[in-house]
Amino acid sequence: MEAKRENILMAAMEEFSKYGFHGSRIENIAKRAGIGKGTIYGYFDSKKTLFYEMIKYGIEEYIAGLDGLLAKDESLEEKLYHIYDFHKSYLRKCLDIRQAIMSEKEVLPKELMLDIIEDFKRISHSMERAIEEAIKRGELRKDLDPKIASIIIMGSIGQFYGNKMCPKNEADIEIGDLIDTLLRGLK
Amino acid sequence: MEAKRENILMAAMEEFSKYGFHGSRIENIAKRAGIGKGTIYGYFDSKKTLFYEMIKYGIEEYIAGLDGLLAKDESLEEKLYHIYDFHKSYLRKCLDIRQAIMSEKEVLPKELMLDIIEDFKRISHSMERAIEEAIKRGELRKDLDPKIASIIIMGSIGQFYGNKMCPKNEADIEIGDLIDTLLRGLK
Amino acid sequence: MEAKRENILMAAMEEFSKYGFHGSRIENIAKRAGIGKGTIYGYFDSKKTLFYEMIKYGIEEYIAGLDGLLAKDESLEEKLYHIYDFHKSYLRKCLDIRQAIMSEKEVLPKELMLDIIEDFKRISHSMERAIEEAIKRGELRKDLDPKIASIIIMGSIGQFYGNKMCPKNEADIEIGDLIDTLLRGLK
Amino acid sequence: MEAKRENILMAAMEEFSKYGFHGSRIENIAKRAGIGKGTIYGYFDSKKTLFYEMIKYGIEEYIAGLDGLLAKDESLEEKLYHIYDFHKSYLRKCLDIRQAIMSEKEVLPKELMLDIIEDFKRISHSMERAIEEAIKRGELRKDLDPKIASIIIMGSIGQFYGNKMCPKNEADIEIGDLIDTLLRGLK
DNA sequence: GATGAATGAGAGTTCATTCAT
DNA sequence: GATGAATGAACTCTCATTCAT
Repeated sequence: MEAKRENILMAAMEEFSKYGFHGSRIENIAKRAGIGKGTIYGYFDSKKTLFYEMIKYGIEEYIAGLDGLLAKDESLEEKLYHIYDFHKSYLRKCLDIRQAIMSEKEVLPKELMLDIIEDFKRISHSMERAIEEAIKRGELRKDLDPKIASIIIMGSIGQFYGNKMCPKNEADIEIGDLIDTLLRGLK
Repeated sequence: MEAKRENILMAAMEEFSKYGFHGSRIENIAKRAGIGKGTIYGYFDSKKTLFYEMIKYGIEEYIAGLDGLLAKDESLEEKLYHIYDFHKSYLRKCLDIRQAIMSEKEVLPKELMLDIIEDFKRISHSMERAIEEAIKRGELRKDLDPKIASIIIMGSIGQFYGNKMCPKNEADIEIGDLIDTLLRGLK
Repeated sequence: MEAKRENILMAAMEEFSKYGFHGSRIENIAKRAGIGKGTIYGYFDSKKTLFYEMIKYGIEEYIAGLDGLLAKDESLEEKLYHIYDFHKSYLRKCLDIRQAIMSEKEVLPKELMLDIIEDFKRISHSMERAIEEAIKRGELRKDLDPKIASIIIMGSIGQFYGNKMCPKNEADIEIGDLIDTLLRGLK
Repeated sequence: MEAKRENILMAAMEEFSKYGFHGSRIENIAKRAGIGKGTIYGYFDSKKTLFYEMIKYGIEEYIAGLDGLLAKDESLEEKLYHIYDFHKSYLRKCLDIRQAIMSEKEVLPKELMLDIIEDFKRISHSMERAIEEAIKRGELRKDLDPKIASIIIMGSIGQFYGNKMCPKNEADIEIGDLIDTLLRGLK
């Protein structure tokens, strides 16, 4: 059944994003999924396979969500608000798949790595296309490089929410002010 | 001897930042350090202890380097150039200690975690003070919030270099252009 | 299953009583029990835990056997014959749990130690009560101190069979003569 | 120097009789002896060798002490008093070498084992000869078997003091009464 | 001759994986 | 198909032994 597969993938996402690949235990994932340890092997060949598929699953979920937001008929400023929110709720669920990927690079086979890079590029491209449209609509200045803008936007998202270790730290910063500063620049 | 301790810490930094806590092997760290497995236990009580001390060591190194750059008598723009460079060389050496910390949060004891948060705050504060001075000197606009500016700068650094998975990806972007966009804004 | 736990305890008793705590190897215990090394950890938390439980198990077995013999409706002289025999067969199986306990005192936690002392007292008391009854029945002299008698009896048992190092040594001594001497005294 | 050798043997006796062969650490023995770890290897080839020589040393000390007591011109009853005292002080110093031997039998090579058995026989013989003389002097009854008497005496000593785990246990028993019971018998 | 830093074989323990039920 | 008891490879850590000082 497909539902059970997804159930396991969700459980894996929680566990892996919390403890990393080597720190996670198949038994715990099974417990999170409410099934027996051995059952997982009926759906996935090995711990590694499960890790790969969980990453693909997580990224696809993220891309789908992001594309949905970018496709809306809103100004870029409004979209950014929603993207920040979306990112936050995503972190809440699985901390950060990027962490899992980055810190376990050595576990991933080259082939999958290329897949993932392709996925990240898709995210970047979605964002870049949204920026291009915003330029055309006159929301952003004409001589802006969409790639650079994308880096700054995605980077500030990560920095803003990534420091989840010290939650109180940035509590007094409004997302609106952050977006405003991005748009107006530092100078 | 202190030099031998540092030698082990360097080796640990390489290994841990590559494989994470659970994925690293004491024996490999020993090999990197060119010593026997047991010798490590003459300098550190356990794998965990070594991990903690390596993190403290790595952060202190990073802070020292960053503070050195920020203290120079240069414009913020020039400083940012150097900081980007510094960050790049740092990544090259140990990939990213933040990765190690973030992805192994569960391994770290609360006390050390608070230490580390304090260290990260120190980094933020250093950056914020540099921004404040730049505002005073008229390099940045008067109504800029230093905290927000710091987030955007640090975030874009991480995003720009962090994606080391796909090195070719951003090859055609100049740091200068990135900094320029940060300063001028997207709008 | 409980049978499997007992199987492991028996194997542990053989190994521990032969090599002591530190000299015993979990892998050997597993081999004696005809199971895999890891299986033991499904039934016992650690080598120490296994050691503790094996001691409790062994003592309880010994007490049960001794009490059974003492409860029989026989003269003390007959009982002593049977006790000597019982002790011998016990030694044959596990050499001597007392050895394991005595020689690894430092391994045992205080709490368990008190438990064990209590068990040994129970053994002494059983013996003393049997002696008291023998006094009442007129088998032993009225002014005999049961505690002292118990020490002499238990001590001669240990001395007689404990010297298992040199089996031929005492081969020419009959248990009957030993018991007779105990009863009649040296003078 | 011979004094240093003896110093190490004494330290080894304390450590080995407390922790057994496998539980003892060369480093601790060195600390007890107030010397460096490596120094021990200037006097003994290995841990095992040290163990063997410590046992020989301890037994010889015991035999010498016992023979001294038995050679005195006293009644057997008086001698027994002194032997019990001697045994007690011996236990205080090194707990019990017999424990160390018994519980680490597997560590000892056959050749040494035969040596030790010979030593124990010498102890028994000394005791037996003392008993024979007592018989001749009319202190003990003529039809007494010295071997059996020796077992009972040595056994009650071990039982009386061996239970050092529960020191209060036998506190209310006088050695005099024990010896008296040995002499007069239980009946 | 004395030392203790360094070594690595070998111990206890964990956990991905299998398979009888 | 689902399970979890059993397994053993591979890990961390200890400690007898060596050897440069």
